[in-house]
Amino acid sequence: MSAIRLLVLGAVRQHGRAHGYQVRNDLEYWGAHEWSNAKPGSIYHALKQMAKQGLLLAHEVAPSTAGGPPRTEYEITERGTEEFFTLLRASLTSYDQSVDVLSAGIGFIVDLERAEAVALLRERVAAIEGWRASVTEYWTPSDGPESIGHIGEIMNMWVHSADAGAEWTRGLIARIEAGAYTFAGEGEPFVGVLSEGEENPFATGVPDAGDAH
Amino acid sequence: MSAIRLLVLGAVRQHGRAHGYQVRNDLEYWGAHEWSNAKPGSIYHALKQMAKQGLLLAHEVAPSTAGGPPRTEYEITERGTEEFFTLLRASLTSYDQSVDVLSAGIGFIVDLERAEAVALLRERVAAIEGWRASVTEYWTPSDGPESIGHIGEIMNMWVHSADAGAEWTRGLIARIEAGAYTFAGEGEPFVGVLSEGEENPFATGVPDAGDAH
DNA sequence: ATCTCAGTAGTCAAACTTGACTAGGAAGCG
DNA sequence: CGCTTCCTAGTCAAGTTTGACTACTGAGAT
Repeated sequence: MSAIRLLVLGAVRQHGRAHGYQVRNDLEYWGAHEWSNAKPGSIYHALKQMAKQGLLLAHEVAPSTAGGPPRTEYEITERGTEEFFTLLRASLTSYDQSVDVLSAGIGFIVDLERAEAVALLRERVAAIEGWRASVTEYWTPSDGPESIGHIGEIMNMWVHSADAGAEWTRGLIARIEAGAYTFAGEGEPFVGVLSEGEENPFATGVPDAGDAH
Repeated sequence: MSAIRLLVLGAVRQHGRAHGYQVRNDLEYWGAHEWSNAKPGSIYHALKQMAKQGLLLAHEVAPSTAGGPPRTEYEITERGTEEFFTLLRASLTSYDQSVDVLSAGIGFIVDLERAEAVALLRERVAAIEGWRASVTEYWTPSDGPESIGHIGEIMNMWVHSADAGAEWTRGLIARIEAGAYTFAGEGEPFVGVLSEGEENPFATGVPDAGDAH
């Protein structure tokens, strides 16, 4: 699963109604162009594709107020909202070591209720532990660890990062249970998008150390 | 950068001459179908593409000895070998949080000399530390941490996993400096491919916990 | 003798991603 | 006023990835 659909659905959903450039700006505001494949082409492609699949509703709209070509506005449908929550839940529970999907999931976690968020994260911890158990058992060579040589270092790295991921997840669960953040149904939600015309304080990105994912 | 080119180049290189199915089997032997996008289509595509680019030399070959369509054998060229080492060095030094590229790099690390491997890994640690410093400085909001709400958890996760990655890398450096494994120019190299006809002891994969990357 | 099944080797269309490109308006400037 | 430059909004071709599909052989079962 790539993070782009979750990101785009979430952005449109928070706006109620949004055109491509607005989504693009939100994703940049969230820094998503740094840690996911949120390039213009991918965003517009995802919008069109999801409109074709009935997850979004496309409205043809008059030429922009601020120059440039005419723009299309999108609205999320019932089925799109379902898909959003399906993707969101999957992003939080499944352990697939791709940081971008998890990052997107965390970004939208407050769209869930607190109890469910905690439950999903516990499921995540369980998934990591299960994965760890199976991988360490499977990759313990019967004829001694030397037999796989440096290849064992690959498994070692996976296990190391799985452990770190589990530990971080446990910390997050603890913070949420201690009352941090405002979740769905708990009053004024956290505002995570730019309103029309608001300037983006994070316009120039985090400096890259190496190639982006 | 995707891991597929590095994997395919490395596989062909270790065989001297290999056809697509052989490469495919090697990658399965290495478990690469679990942690990278090493699907048949991608492998054959990479072979053709790299042949077109002069990194591999394609030989048309008579029908297979064991059923199936005729097969094409590939040989690595001078330029392909250069590309292999370029990709290998990049995979070990750049911090781009995609596990598949690093995994592939570790798989081929013994194709380098010991001193260079250590130097590259040290560079990796430095890259991680630099990234960490810039990201923590950049994402410390001037108007207090509450202002970014749960979004701060995303950065927290990155930093957490960067730290784990740096720690693991330091451990690997220590093991290599202590004399572990056999590197280039140190005698009998580790055999990491299946010979023709040898059966694959890891034919059925590690059980997945969640969607693969 | 023929039928099925597993293994071999690879192709293909559809979907997705990438990075460069277009084209028009607004804003600054000498 | 004419010129350049930036911002807005999006398109496009080329490349890559995916997952399902084809076609062929040999071994064992009926």
